[in-house]
Order: sequence, then C-alpha cells, then structure tokens
Amino acid sequence: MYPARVSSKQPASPHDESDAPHSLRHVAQLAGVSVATASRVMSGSNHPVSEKTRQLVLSAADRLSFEPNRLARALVTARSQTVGVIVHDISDPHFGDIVKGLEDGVQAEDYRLFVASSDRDPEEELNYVRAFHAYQVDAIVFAASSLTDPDYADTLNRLAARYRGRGGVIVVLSDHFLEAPRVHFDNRRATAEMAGYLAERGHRRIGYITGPPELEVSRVRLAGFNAAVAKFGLSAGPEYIANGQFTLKGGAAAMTELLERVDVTAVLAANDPMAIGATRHLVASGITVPDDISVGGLDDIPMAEYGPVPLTTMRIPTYEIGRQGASLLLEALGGGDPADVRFSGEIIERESVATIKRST
Amino acid sequence: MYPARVSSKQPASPHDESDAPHSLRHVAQLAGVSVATASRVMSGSNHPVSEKTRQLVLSAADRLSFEPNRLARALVTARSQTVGVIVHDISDPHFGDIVKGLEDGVQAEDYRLFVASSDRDPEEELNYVRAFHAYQVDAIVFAASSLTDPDYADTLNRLAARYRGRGGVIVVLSDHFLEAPRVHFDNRRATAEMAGYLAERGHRRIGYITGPPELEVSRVRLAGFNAAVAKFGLSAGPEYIANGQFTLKGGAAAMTELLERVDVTAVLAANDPMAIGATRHLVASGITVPDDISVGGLDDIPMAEYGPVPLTTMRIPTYEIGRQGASLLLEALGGGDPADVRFSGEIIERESVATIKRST
DNA sequence: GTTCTCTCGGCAAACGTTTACAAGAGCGAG
DNA sequence: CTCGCTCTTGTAAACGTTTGCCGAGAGAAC
Repeated sequence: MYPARVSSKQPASPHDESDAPHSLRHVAQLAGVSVATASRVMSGSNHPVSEKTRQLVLSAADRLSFEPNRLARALVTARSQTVGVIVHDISDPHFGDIVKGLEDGVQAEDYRLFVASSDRDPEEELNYVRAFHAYQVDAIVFAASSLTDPDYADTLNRLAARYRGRGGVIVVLSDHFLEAPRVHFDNRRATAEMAGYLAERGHRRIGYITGPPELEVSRVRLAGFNAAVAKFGLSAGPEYIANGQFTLKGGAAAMTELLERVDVTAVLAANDPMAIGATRHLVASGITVPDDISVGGLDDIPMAEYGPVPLTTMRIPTYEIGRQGASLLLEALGGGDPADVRFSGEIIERESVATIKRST
Repeated sequence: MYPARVSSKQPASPHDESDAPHSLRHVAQLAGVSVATASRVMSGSNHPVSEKTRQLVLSAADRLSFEPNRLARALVTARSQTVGVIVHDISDPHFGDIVKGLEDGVQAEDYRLFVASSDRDPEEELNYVRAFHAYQVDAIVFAASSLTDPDYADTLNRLAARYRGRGGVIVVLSDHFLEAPRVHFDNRRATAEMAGYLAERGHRRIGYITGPPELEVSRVRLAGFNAAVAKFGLSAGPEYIANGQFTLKGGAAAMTELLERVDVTAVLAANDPMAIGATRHLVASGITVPDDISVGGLDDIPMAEYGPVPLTTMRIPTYEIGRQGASLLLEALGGGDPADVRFSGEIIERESVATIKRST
C-alpha cells in the first residue's frame, strides 16, 4: 500500500504529519490527547473518559475521517469479528439463501462474512478451513454437507480440533459428521415423507433421481427414499434409481436414463432443480405432467412454482437455516453452549403430482 | 479467544511453552533458530536460508501444525490478501454467478473474499464500504449497480477517495458512476437489441417490465428500450411500462398490471426472473406464449430454458464478468493500469417469441 | 490542613508477524 | 596472516491497536 516503512528515523519534529495516513496516533495528536485515550473513545471502552475529551477525539476522528484498523484491533483482542462460511457453490441459490440468512443474522453483532465455494473438492475445502484459521475468523460455518472421502474426514477432524483449541467456534448447517452446534434439517425424513406422499396417492412404481454419491446429503436423502420404498412396499431395484448432478441439466439427463430403463408413474428428485429439469424433459418428450407421470421435488426453491409445471415439493427453510445458524454461532461465541435447532419440511402441493386411478 | 494477555512477566524459563498456542516464536524455539529465520522460511521470503535450517523450521512447523497469523502479517506488509465484494443480494443467482467467477479468478493468487449484500439500501452499502476499509481489504469490487440516491453518491465518492488514498483498489462490474477499472456490459445496447429483435419480428405494441427505479441498471435498461421504441417507431407511452421488483413475483405482478392497461403483442422484461414470472402469469391466465403474446428476457439465467415456456433472452456472461473482474483487480494490485473489458450479449432464441403475421 | 476517594489521563507492553541492518563464519586472494 | 567477499543468521524496530497499571488532580470528610 503506502511506502511500507518509515525507515528514516530522523528526530522527527514534534508535530510530524508526514507518515502513514490516518492512524489513532494522528487522531490523538490532533485532539491533543494520548493514543490510549483516543483508543478508549473510539473503541467504546468502558474506561471513563470525560465528555469534553471525548468530543475532542470524536471531532478529530471526524476531521481525519478516521477508520480504525480492525486487523490491528483483532491482533490484540484476539477477536476478528469475522466468520468464514463454506458452501459447495455460491452460485447455487440454495446456498445463496443460506448465506443471506447468515449475513442478516450476524449483521447486528457487526460480523463480516468470508465466503468460500469448495466445489465439492475435499482438498479445496480443507484449504479453506486452513485459510479461515489463518485469518483468525471467530467462527467457521459449514453450510455444505460433508464429503464422503475418508482422508478428508481425518484431516478435517484434526483441523477442527486445532481451530477450536485456538478458541474458534464451529457450526454446521447440514449433514455433517463434525460434532458441533447444529441446525438440523432431517433430510432422511423429509425425503421419506415426500416419497410417502407419492405412495399415498397410489403410486407404486416410483423412480428416484439422486445427487452426486460423494455428497453426504445424497446418501441421506437416498436412504430416506429407500425407507419409504420399504415401508410402502413399492417396486424396488437399482433400475429405479438414476444419478445426476444437482442441476437442471442433471435432472433432465437422469430422467432420460430412467425413461429408458423402467416404466414409472412418478419420479422423485433429490432436489428441485433436478425435478424441474426432469419435468422439462418429460413435457418436451410429449409426456404430460402429472397425468402421465407425476414428479416431486425437494427444497422449494423460488423457481419451483415457475417451472414447466408448478412443482409439488417439500419446502426447506434455507434462509431460516442460515438465520438460525447465525444465532447458534453468536451464542457460542458469547460463551454459551447453544442447543441444536431442528427444522422440518412442509409439503407444498402444486400441480406436478396426480392421484393415480385404480390399478397400474 | 485464549486468555487475552500473558500479564505475569516472570523471568520465564528459556524453554517456556506455557503461553499462547502456536506462534512463530514456538516454531523458532522448537527448531532452535530465531523468529526472523523462521519467518523467512514460512513466508517464502527471498532472503537466503540454508537448506538445513529450512528443513529444521519446516519440520518444527509441521510438528506444531503451525498456521501463520495472516492478520499480523497483513499489519506489517500492508497487504491483507482479501477483497470485498458488494452485491445487491447474494441469494440472487445473478450475483452468485459473479461472485463465483471472482472467487475462481482470485483463487490462484491466494486472495479471500468478503461478501456483502447491500439489499439495495444506500446506507447499508456505505457501511460495507467503510467496513471493508477498516478490514484493510486490498480491493473492493462493486458487483451491484449504483443506487440513484444523491447523498449516497457524494459519500461514496468521498469514501472511495479515502480508500484509494490508503492504496486500495476499486473495480466495478456494472453500471456504476465510480471511475474505476471496469468490466462493462452495455446494458443499454443489450436491451435495445432485444427490443429490436421483437420489433423485427413484427411486434409494434411492446410492453416493458422495468426494475426498481432506484437502481441504475433499471434506468439504463429502460433507456435502451426507449431507444428501440424511437428507432422502430413502436407504440409508446407510460402505459406500456410496468414496474416490478427484479423477481419472479415482481414479473408476474407487473404482467397483470400491464394486461389491464394495454393491449400488447409482446413483452420485454428487464431480467429473466421477471420474464419467467410474467410468462407464468400469462399461461396461467390462459394466454398462450408465444402465439398470443411473445415474451423476451434479459440475462439468460440457467432457469431461462426451464420456465413455463423456454425463454428467448439475451445471454449476459455473468460468470465471465466476475472472472474478468478478478483479472482487472489482480492487475491493478500488481501496480498495473488495466484496460476496461467489454462484454456484449448474444440473443438466445428459444420458444417464447413468435413472428407476428401481418397487421396488428 | 490533612487524608482519602474518585475520576480521568498517560505510559508502555503486548498481540504475531516482517524486514532493515548488522554481525559472525568461512574462505579465497593477496 | 590479513583483507574482503559471500552466505547465513540474529537483533530489534515497526505495523496500529488495546489495556494493565500508575499517577495527578479535585473534591469530600474530618
């Protein structure tokens, strides 16, 4: 930034203005007080300062439009007032919503957010954790579900321990193996419920579009689906399961695959984008939704209502999850031991699911 | 974090391990070298260090799983290796994409991102700028268009000058009054082209759904639309313009308004979510798109292809914009004077626009 | 007039790094 | 044997804050 050093240690005239722009020292000088006093008024310390000097300092700070250096402050207080958030992909609105909730939640306490997209790469994710530690963030939030990579788990556990040893707080907002204050959405149950919803409407041959297998959330949701299959005695078998990326395209691709393999009356997708992609593929193929095939989703993203066919899906309160995550984190930082919070889903009935008439 | 101070200034035995967890000092001690030497190897300084000591330090650091404190480093080097990004709303995929591009772009140079949603509140936005300054970010990126609030402009200009005085770099990725390295997408032209596209297909009575008037981008896109109206001699008048939030719902609402006021053969929306919302409202009202009314969008979000009717729209390379923003910023930080980069749109023809047959 | 208490202000150390400068070791040249 | 290099290491100051401790001054109580 500015000439990194003042090097020349000339005796320096008593009212030397020539060096680094605006530090507390300049404010103090201008106000005619010591740096300590200036600090006390600027930082809102509870050490008493007379009203007169307070005003002096305040106006000096204003004249110089002084902005205290938070890095320096963080160094001495061991509090940076920052939190690091790890998501899979910040361009995915699901995570955008969570981050928004977090942001709104920590705002009042004057925290700032680092955000990092791991892109589901274990190595990336670990690097971000290290970086957050290095930047002394007060808390790390795992908004992304954990990855099913064994080395990753080991290393992450070690990093987490080290970070906590330093006083750091960890919060998880998803299916994650880390032991930490948690806002929990029961993905297994939600998926089972959604499949059950389909079953109760007479569907017996239900296809399932699952997400990338290396994601914990994929595994958990699939387990939920399988539970429902067992419970309702639905037609089963690997041919009923198709893999896809958690995207619109991924859903469309998985749908074509499913269509070739098996004759279903309904399809459940592990998230809404895939459900919408699947729906598009269906209607583009001349199959009408829901009359020929019903489709159900999971998440209730804003677009769910605006797809090719308004989607019946399960609402997951993403924004609220972020918001609650912020509360947990704040409480933990305040020295508390916050209780986990649990959310449950709610089925939003729209137009993509039909009740089946008699027999197959 | 940990007991904030070591207070008791006991003579301290030479191999005292008892204080703050792991700092360079501990590494140095364990390796049997000075802090300076340890610093040199950890920071990759180009000051020579013998291979033997280097290994000593490295293994000590490893044993302690030492992570250098970036805050302390930033304090002395006056480089924090962070950049602050200001968006309107991080849960909006448009901005999510940009942020993703930025993230990918600065990754290689080891920068971390602060992100902040202004929610279009001028006061909020200014506060974030101040905060970024306070955190000594090396660069601030304005991904959001500026707000049309006069006080805001004044203050922001002042803040920007101060921040730059300190050595900070500013980059803008949108329609913004700040003079700064810029990646520019010509929104005016894009909108005019899109309207022209409709006009060339025989539409003469075209409605326009505009965004929140306090956003610069709304103003600019509207200007583009008006230019096309003039150029092609289209039916004009305030009744052809409806206001909406930049959302799905906003688009639907504006569409109902438009429908009550005026008889159009086509509608252009200032962004895709509004276009999709409008389309949904249309088809839900029994109006077929595009046969009865055509609709065009702007942005080409991933969902554009997956709405009620695949949307004909103009592609704006959001991710690329973020990516280029990163390049600009890096170049500026390296002391360069980067040239602005310009992007232009490309019309993506899908199914929401029909050519009009003869007469009105 | 003395002592005690209370309020307010300053001095200086500390946080964990980087880096200018100096200094010691080793060695070849003279 | 001495001088002057080069290579490597260490010493200490500095970055911009916060804060423990001390002390000066002003009343208050006697």
